[in-house]
Amino acid sequence: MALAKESPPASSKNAADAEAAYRAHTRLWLRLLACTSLIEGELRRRFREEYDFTMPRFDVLAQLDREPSGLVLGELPKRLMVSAGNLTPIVDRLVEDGYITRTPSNLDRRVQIVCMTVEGRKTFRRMAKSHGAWLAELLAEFPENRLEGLVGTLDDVKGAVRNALQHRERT
Amino acid sequence: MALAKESPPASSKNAADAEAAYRAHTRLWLRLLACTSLIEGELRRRFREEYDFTMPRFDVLAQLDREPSGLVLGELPKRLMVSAGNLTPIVDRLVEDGYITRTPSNLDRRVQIVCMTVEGRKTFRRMAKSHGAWLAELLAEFPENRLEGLVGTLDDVKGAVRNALQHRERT
DNA sequence: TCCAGTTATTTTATGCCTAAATTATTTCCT
DNA sequence: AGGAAATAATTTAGGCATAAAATAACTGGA
Repeated sequence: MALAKESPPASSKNAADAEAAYRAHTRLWLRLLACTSLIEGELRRRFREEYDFTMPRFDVLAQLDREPSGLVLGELPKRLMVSAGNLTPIVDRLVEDGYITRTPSNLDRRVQIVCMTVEGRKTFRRMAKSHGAWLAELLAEFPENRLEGLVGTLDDVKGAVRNALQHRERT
Repeated sequence: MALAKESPPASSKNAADAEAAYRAHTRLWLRLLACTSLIEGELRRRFREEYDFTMPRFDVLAQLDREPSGLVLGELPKRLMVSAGNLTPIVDRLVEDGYITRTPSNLDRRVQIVCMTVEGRKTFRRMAKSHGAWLAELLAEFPENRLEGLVGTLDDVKGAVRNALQHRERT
Protein backbone atom coordinates (compact mmCIF):
# COMPACT_ATOMS: atom_id res chain seq x y z
CA MET A 1 0.00 0.00 0.00
CA ALA A 2 2.90 2.28 0.62
CA LEU A 3 4.40 1.56 -2.72
CA ALA A 4 2.52 4.12 -4.73
CA LYS A 5 3.41 6.79 -2.22
CA GLU A 6 7.09 5.91 -1.94
CA SER A 7 7.99 5.59 -5.61
CA PRO A 8 5.41 6.88 -8.02
CA PRO A 9 6.34 6.47 -11.67
CA ALA A 10 7.81 9.64 -13.07
CA SER A 11 4.88 10.10 -15.39
CA SER A 12 2.48 10.32 -12.47
CA LYS A 13 4.15 13.30 -10.87
CA ASN A 14 1.17 15.35 -9.85
CA ALA A 15 0.45 19.01 -9.40
CA ALA A 16 1.34 18.95 -5.71
CA ASP A 17 4.79 17.56 -6.45
CA ALA A 18 5.37 20.20 -9.08
CA GLU A 19 4.29 22.90 -6.65
CA ALA A 20 6.74 21.60 -4.05
CA ALA A 21 9.59 21.59 -6.58
CA TYR A 22 8.68 25.13 -7.66
CA ARG A 23 8.77 26.28 -4.05
CA ALA A 24 12.20 24.75 -3.46
CA HIS A 25 13.63 26.41 -6.54
CA THR A 26 11.94 29.68 -5.74
CA ARG A 27 13.38 29.61 -2.25
CA LEU A 28 16.86 29.23 -3.69
CA TRP A 29 16.24 32.09 -6.07
CA LEU A 30 15.03 34.39 -3.32
CA ARG A 31 18.10 33.62 -1.20
CA LEU A 32 20.44 34.26 -4.11
CA LEU A 33 18.71 37.55 -4.80
CA ALA A 34 18.77 38.58 -1.15
CA CYS A 35 22.49 37.89 -0.75
CA THR A 36 23.39 39.66 -3.96
CA SER A 37 21.18 42.67 -3.27
CA LEU A 38 22.54 43.11 0.25
CA ILE A 39 26.16 43.01 -0.86
CA GLU A 40 25.61 44.98 -4.05
CA GLY A 41 23.77 47.75 -2.25
CA GLU A 42 26.55 48.14 0.29
CA LEU A 43 29.31 48.04 -2.32
CA ARG A 44 27.45 50.63 -4.36
CA ARG A 45 27.08 52.86 -1.34
CA ARG A 46 30.78 52.65 -0.48
CA PHE A 47 31.97 53.19 -4.03
CA ARG A 48 29.88 56.28 -4.08
CA GLU A 49 30.91 57.60 -0.69
CA GLU A 50 34.60 56.78 -0.83
CA TYR A 51 35.37 57.30 -4.50
CA ASP A 52 32.33 58.96 -6.07
CA PHE A 53 32.34 56.05 -8.48
CA THR A 54 29.78 53.48 -9.64
CA MET A 55 30.06 49.72 -9.91
CA PRO A 56 29.50 49.54 -13.67
CA ARG A 57 32.37 51.96 -14.15
CA PHE A 58 34.55 49.88 -11.85
CA ASP A 59 33.60 46.72 -13.74
CA VAL A 60 34.77 48.23 -17.02
CA LEU A 61 38.10 49.20 -15.50
CA ALA A 62 38.44 45.73 -13.98
CA GLN A 63 38.18 44.17 -17.43
CA LEU A 64 40.71 46.56 -18.92
CA ASP A 65 43.12 46.04 -16.04
CA ARG A 66 43.65 42.49 -17.27
CA GLU A 67 44.39 43.63 -20.82
CA PRO A 68 47.48 45.85 -20.94
CA SER A 69 47.21 46.18 -24.71
CA GLY A 70 43.57 47.17 -24.59
CA LEU A 71 40.38 45.50 -25.65
CA VAL A 72 38.10 45.68 -28.64
CA LEU A 73 35.08 47.67 -27.48
CA GLY A 74 32.71 44.94 -28.55
CA GLU A 75 34.30 42.54 -26.08
CA LEU A 76 33.09 44.53 -23.09
CA PRO A 77 29.35 43.86 -23.40
CA LYS A 78 30.08 40.14 -23.75
CA ARG A 79 32.36 39.93 -20.74
CA LEU A 80 30.25 42.13 -18.51
CA MET A 81 26.98 40.53 -19.59
CA VAL A 82 25.34 43.85 -20.37
CA SER A 83 23.89 45.25 -23.56
CA ALA A 84 26.11 47.15 -25.97
CA GLY A 85 23.94 50.23 -25.99
CA ASN A 86 24.26 50.47 -22.26
CA LEU A 87 28.02 50.63 -22.40
CA THR A 88 28.33 53.56 -24.79
CA PRO A 89 27.64 56.36 -22.29
CA ILE A 90 29.64 54.62 -19.55
CA VAL A 91 32.69 54.36 -21.78
CA ASP A 92 32.09 57.95 -22.92
CA ARG A 93 32.32 59.22 -19.40
CA LEU A 94 35.37 57.12 -18.53
CA VAL A 95 37.11 58.63 -21.55
CA GLU A 96 36.06 62.16 -20.56
CA ASP A 97 37.41 61.57 -17.06
CA GLY A 98 40.74 60.39 -18.45
CA TYR A 99 40.62 56.82 -17.11
CA ILE A 100 40.58 55.13 -20.51
CA THR A 101 41.22 55.93 -24.17
CA ARG A 102 39.12 54.93 -27.16
CA THR A 103 40.90 54.76 -30.52
CA PRO A 104 39.45 53.59 -33.84
CA SER A 105 41.19 50.63 -35.46
CA ASN A 106 43.04 51.30 -38.70
CA LEU A 107 42.12 47.95 -40.18
CA ASP A 108 38.38 48.23 -39.59
CA ARG A 109 36.97 51.65 -39.00
CA ARG A 110 33.89 50.22 -37.30
CA VAL A 111 35.99 48.81 -34.49
CA GLN A 112 37.31 50.75 -31.53
CA ILE A 113 40.03 49.79 -29.09
CA VAL A 114 39.64 50.81 -25.46
CA CYS A 115 42.67 50.93 -23.21
CA MET A 116 43.25 52.01 -19.63
CA THR A 117 45.44 55.07 -19.07
CA VAL A 118 48.22 55.21 -16.49
CA GLU A 119 46.03 57.41 -14.33
CA GLY A 120 43.12 55.01 -14.74
CA ARG A 121 45.22 52.07 -13.71
CA LYS A 122 46.43 53.86 -10.62
CA THR A 123 42.90 54.79 -9.59
CA PHE A 124 41.63 51.30 -10.32
CA ARG A 125 44.25 49.60 -8.16
CA ARG A 126 43.34 51.77 -5.25
CA MET A 127 39.63 51.04 -5.62
CA ALA A 128 40.22 47.32 -6.19
CA LYS A 129 42.05 47.04 -2.90
CA SER A 130 39.14 48.69 -1.08
CA HIS A 131 36.70 46.49 -2.94
CA GLY A 132 38.46 43.36 -1.70
CA ALA A 133 38.65 44.67 1.83
CA TRP A 134 34.96 45.60 1.85
CA LEU A 135 33.98 42.11 0.74
CA ALA A 136 36.24 40.53 3.33
CA GLU A 137 34.64 42.74 5.95
CA LEU A 138 31.08 41.98 4.87
CA LEU A 139 31.75 38.25 4.72
CA ALA A 140 33.99 38.11 7.79
CA GLU A 141 31.47 36.17 9.82
CA PHE A 142 31.11 33.46 7.20
CA PRO A 143 33.69 30.75 8.00
CA GLU A 144 36.60 30.86 5.56
CA ASN A 145 36.78 27.09 5.26
CA ARG A 146 33.31 27.07 3.71
CA LEU A 147 34.12 29.63 1.04
CA GLU A 148 35.61 27.20 -1.43
CA GLY A 149 32.74 24.78 -1.16
CA LEU A 150 30.17 27.48 -1.73
CA VAL A 151 32.04 28.82 -4.75
CA GLY A 152 32.07 25.32 -6.21
CA THR A 153 28.35 24.88 -5.61
CA LEU A 154 27.61 28.23 -7.23
CA ASP A 155 29.71 27.16 -10.20
CA ASP A 156 27.43 24.15 -10.49
CA VAL A 157 24.37 26.39 -10.36
CA LYS A 158 25.86 28.66 -12.99
CA GLY A 159 26.67 25.71 -15.22
CA ALA A 160 23.18 24.30 -14.83
CA VAL A 161 21.55 27.59 -15.76
CA ARG A 162 23.90 28.16 -18.67
CA ASN A 163 23.07 24.74 -20.06
CA ALA A 164 19.37 25.33 -19.64
CA LEU A 165 19.69 28.60 -21.53
CA GLN A 166 21.75 27.08 -24.30
CA HIS A 167 19.30 24.25 -24.62
CA ARG A 168 16.50 26.75 -25.06
CA GLU A 169 18.50 28.77 -27.55
CA ARG A 170 18.94 25.79 -29.85
CA THR A 171 15.21 25.10 -29.84
CA MET B 1 60.40 25.04 11.58
CA ALA B 2 56.93 24.41 10.24
CA LEU B 3 55.32 26.06 13.21
CA ALA B 4 55.45 29.62 11.96
CA LYS B 5 53.97 28.59 8.67
CA GLU B 6 51.22 26.45 10.12
CA SER B 7 49.91 28.75 12.80
CA PRO B 8 51.15 32.31 12.67
CA PRO B 9 49.84 34.53 15.44
CA ALA B 10 46.88 36.55 14.25
CA SER B 11 48.78 39.77 14.68
CA SER B 12 51.42 38.70 12.16
CA LYS B 13 49.00 38.21 9.30
CA ASN B 14 50.84 39.83 6.44
CA ALA B 15 49.85 41.56 3.23
CA ALA B 16 50.02 38.36 1.20
CA ASP B 17 47.57 36.63 3.52
CA ALA B 18 45.20 39.55 3.31
CA GLU B 19 45.42 39.50 -0.48
CA ALA B 20 44.60 35.80 -0.54
CA ALA B 21 41.59 36.31 1.71
CA TYR B 22 40.40 39.19 -0.47
CA ARG B 23 40.68 37.01 -3.53
CA ALA B 24 38.66 34.21 -1.94
CA HIS B 25 35.90 36.59 -0.92
CA THR B 26 35.96 38.33 -4.27
CA ARG B 27 35.63 34.99 -6.04
CA LEU B 28 32.53 34.22 -4.00
CA TRP B 29 31.08 37.62 -4.81
CA LEU B 30 31.70 37.20 -8.53
CA ARG B 31 29.99 33.80 -8.50
CA LEU B 32 26.99 35.14 -6.61
CA LEU B 33 26.71 37.99 -9.06
CA ALA B 34 27.05 35.73 -12.08
CA CYS B 35 24.35 33.32 -10.90
CA THR B 36 21.96 36.10 -10.00
CA SER B 37 22.53 38.04 -13.22
CA LEU B 38 22.05 34.97 -15.40
CA ILE B 39 18.78 34.02 -13.76
CA GLU B 40 17.51 37.55 -13.38
CA GLY B 41 18.17 38.38 -17.01
CA GLU B 42 16.27 35.34 -18.22
CA LEU B 43 13.36 35.90 -15.84
CA ARG B 44 13.17 39.51 -16.95
CA ARG B 45 13.15 38.49 -20.58
CA ARG B 46 10.37 35.97 -20.06
CA PHE B 47 8.22 38.28 -17.96
CA ARG B 48 8.48 40.77 -20.75
CA GLU B 49 7.81 38.36 -23.59
CA GLU B 50 5.05 36.32 -21.99
CA TYR B 51 3.26 38.90 -19.91
CA ASP B 52 4.64 42.31 -20.90
CA PHE B 53 5.45 42.75 -17.22
CA THR B 54 8.55 43.65 -15.23
CA MET B 55 10.05 41.97 -12.18
CA PRO B 56 9.68 44.95 -9.84
CA ARG B 57 5.98 45.05 -10.66
CA PHE B 58 5.73 41.32 -10.02
CA ASP B 59 7.57 41.73 -6.72
CA VAL B 60 5.06 44.28 -5.52
CA LEU B 61 2.16 42.00 -6.38
CA ALA B 62 3.92 39.10 -4.64
CA GLN B 63 4.04 41.07 -1.42
CA LEU B 64 0.39 42.07 -1.65
CA ASP B 65 -0.67 38.52 -2.46
CA ARG B 66 0.29 37.54 1.08
CA GLU B 67 -1.76 40.35 2.61
CA PRO B 68 -5.45 39.99 1.79
CA SER B 69 -6.30 43.07 3.82
CA GLY B 70 -3.69 45.19 2.13
CA LEU B 71 -0.46 46.74 3.25
CA VAL B 72 0.65 50.14 4.41
CA LEU B 73 2.50 51.65 1.47
CA GLY B 74 5.56 52.31 3.60
CA GLU B 75 5.98 48.59 4.23
CA LEU B 76 6.77 47.88 0.60
CA PRO B 77 10.16 49.60 0.37
CA LYS B 78 11.26 47.79 3.53
CA ARG B 79 10.18 44.36 2.38
CA LEU B 80 11.44 44.74 -1.15
CA MET B 81 14.69 46.40 -0.10
CA VAL B 82 14.27 49.28 -2.51
CA SER B 83 14.01 53.00 -1.93
CA ALA B 84 10.65 54.61 -1.29
CA GLY B 85 10.98 57.09 -4.11
CA ASN B 86 11.51 54.26 -6.52
CA LEU B 87 8.24 52.64 -5.60
CA THR B 88 5.99 55.62 -6.21
CA PRO B 89 5.84 55.40 -10.02
CA ILE B 90 5.67 51.60 -9.95
CA VAL B 91 2.68 51.67 -7.63
CA ASP B 92 1.18 54.47 -9.74
CA ARG B 93 1.25 52.34 -12.81
CA LEU B 94 -0.09 49.23 -11.07
CA VAL B 95 -3.03 51.35 -9.88
CA GLU B 96 -3.59 52.75 -13.37
CA ASP B 97 -3.58 49.22 -14.78
CA GLY B 98 -6.14 48.10 -12.20
CA TYR B 99 -4.00 45.52 -10.43
CA ILE B 100 -4.00 47.29 -7.08
CA THR B 101 -5.80 50.06 -5.21
CA ARG B 102 -4.29 52.84 -3.12
CA THR B 103 -6.51 54.40 -0.47
CA PRO B 104 -5.57 57.01 2.13
CA SER B 105 -5.97 55.97 5.74
CA ASN B 106 -8.64 57.78 7.74
CA LEU B 107 -6.60 57.73 10.92
CA ASP B 108 -3.47 59.26 9.42
CA ARG B 109 -3.79 61.15 6.20
CA ARG B 110 -0.10 60.71 5.44
CA VAL B 111 -0.50 56.96 5.22
CA GLN B 112 -1.83 55.03 2.25
CA ILE B 113 -3.06 51.45 2.10
CA VAL B 114 -2.35 49.40 -1.01
CA CYS B 115 -4.39 46.33 -1.76
CA MET B 116 -4.55 43.89 -4.64
CA THR B 117 -7.71 43.84 -6.73
CA VAL B 118 -9.49 40.66 -7.77
CA GLU B 119 -8.19 41.13 -11.27
CA GLY B 120 -4.68 41.73 -9.95
CA ARG B 121 -4.79 38.58 -7.89
CA LYS B 122 -5.90 36.54 -10.85
CA THR B 123 -3.12 37.90 -13.04
CA PHE B 124 -0.56 37.43 -10.31
CA ARG B 125 -1.42 33.78 -9.73
CA ARG B 126 -0.98 33.06 -13.39
CA MET B 127 2.40 34.78 -13.51
CA ALA B 128 3.56 33.20 -10.24
CA LYS B 129 2.96 29.75 -11.64
CA SER B 130 5.07 30.56 -14.69
CA HIS B 131 7.71 32.10 -12.49
CA GLY B 132 8.04 28.89 -10.50
CA ALA B 133 8.12 26.77 -13.63
CA TRP B 134 10.80 28.97 -15.22
CA LEU B 135 13.01 28.65 -12.17
CA ALA B 136 12.51 24.90 -12.04
CA GLU B 137 13.45 24.73 -15.71
CA LEU B 138 16.54 26.90 -15.34
CA LEU B 139 17.73 24.96 -12.30
CA ALA B 140 16.65 21.55 -13.54
CA GLU B 141 20.22 20.33 -13.97
CA PHE B 142 21.17 21.20 -10.39
CA PRO B 143 20.49 18.13 -8.25
CA GLU B 144 17.40 18.59 -6.12
CA ASN B 145 18.97 16.99 -3.08
CA ARG B 146 21.53 19.80 -2.95
CA LEU B 147 18.96 22.60 -2.99
CA GLU B 148 18.25 22.59 0.70
CA GLY B 149 21.92 22.66 1.64
CA LEU B 150 22.65 25.56 -0.66
CA VAL B 151 19.68 27.51 0.68
CA GLY B 152 20.98 26.99 4.20
CA THR B 153 24.47 28.13 3.25
CA LEU B 154 23.09 31.23 1.57
CA ASP B 155 21.10 31.94 4.71
CA ASP B 156 24.39 31.86 6.58
CA VAL B 157 25.93 34.27 4.09
CA LYS B 158 22.95 36.56 4.39
CA GLY B 159 23.14 36.48 8.17
CA ALA B 160 26.86 37.21 8.12
CA VAL B 161 26.42 40.21 5.84
CA ARG B 162 23.46 41.50 7.81
CA ASN B 163 25.46 41.36 11.01
CA ALA B 164 28.40 43.10 9.40
CA LEU B 165 26.09 45.87 8.22
CA GLN B 166 24.41 46.23 11.58
CA HIS B 167 27.76 46.36 13.27
CA ARG B 168 28.85 49.17 10.99
CA GLU B 169 25.57 51.01 11.52
CA ARG B 170 26.05 51.14 15.26
CA THR B 171 29.54 52.58 14.89
C1' DT C 1 31.64 46.78 -59.95
C1' DC C 2 27.83 46.93 -57.16
C1' DC C 3 24.78 45.76 -54.02
C1' DA C 4 22.73 42.57 -50.47
C1' DG C 5 23.86 40.98 -46.21
C1' DT C 6 26.64 41.19 -42.02
C1' DT C 7 28.98 43.43 -38.18
C1' DA C 8 30.26 47.30 -34.77
C1' DT C 9 28.53 50.95 -32.56
C1' DT C 10 25.27 54.53 -31.33
C1' DT C 11 20.66 56.36 -30.66
C1' DT C 12 15.98 56.25 -28.91
C1' DA C 13 12.26 55.02 -25.95
C1' DT C 14 11.08 53.24 -21.69
C1' DG C 15 11.65 51.76 -17.07
C1' DC C 16 14.28 50.92 -12.68
C1' DC C 17 17.25 52.68 -9.00
C1' DT C 18 19.28 55.81 -5.55
C1' DA C 19 20.11 60.04 -2.84
C1' DA C 20 18.58 64.28 -1.58
C1' DA C 21 15.15 67.85 -1.39
C1' DT C 22 10.28 68.86 -0.77
C1' DT C 23 5.44 68.64 0.82
C1' DA C 24 1.94 67.37 3.88
C1' DT C 25 0.63 65.65 8.11
C1' DT C 26 1.08 64.21 12.79
C1' DT C 27 3.23 64.17 17.41
C1' DC C 28 5.39 65.78 21.21
C1' DC C 29 7.00 69.21 24.32
C1' DT C 30 6.53 73.37 26.95
C1' DA D 1 -2.29 76.32 22.22
C1' DG D 2 1.77 76.77 19.42
C1' DG D 3 5.93 75.54 17.30
C1' DA D 4 9.85 72.09 16.64
C1' DA D 5 10.86 67.52 15.40
C1' DA D 6 9.39 63.32 13.27
C1' DT D 7 7.13 60.61 9.72
C1' DA D 8 4.90 59.25 5.02
C1' DA D 9 5.09 59.98 0.59
C1' DT D 10 6.47 62.39 -3.63
C1' DT D 11 9.55 64.94 -6.60
C1' DT D 12 13.98 65.87 -8.71
C1' DA D 13 18.43 64.95 -10.67
C1' DG D 14 21.51 61.67 -12.31
C1' DG D 15 22.90 57.12 -13.70
C1' DC D 16 22.14 52.18 -15.25
C1' DA D 17 19.51 48.66 -17.91
C1' DT D 18 17.14 46.69 -21.93
C1' DA D 19 15.19 46.24 -26.71
C1' DA D 20 14.78 47.91 -31.03
C1' DA D 21 15.92 51.05 -34.66
C1' DA D 22 19.39 53.65 -37.02
C1' DT D 23 24.05 54.57 -38.80
C1' DA D 24 28.33 53.40 -40.65
C1' DA D 25 31.68 50.31 -42.47
C1' DC D 26 33.00 46.01 -44.23
C1' DT D 27 32.45 41.45 -47.05
C1' DG D 28 31.32 38.36 -50.57
C1' DG D 29 29.05 36.92 -54.56
C1' DA D 30 26.63 37.92 -59.27
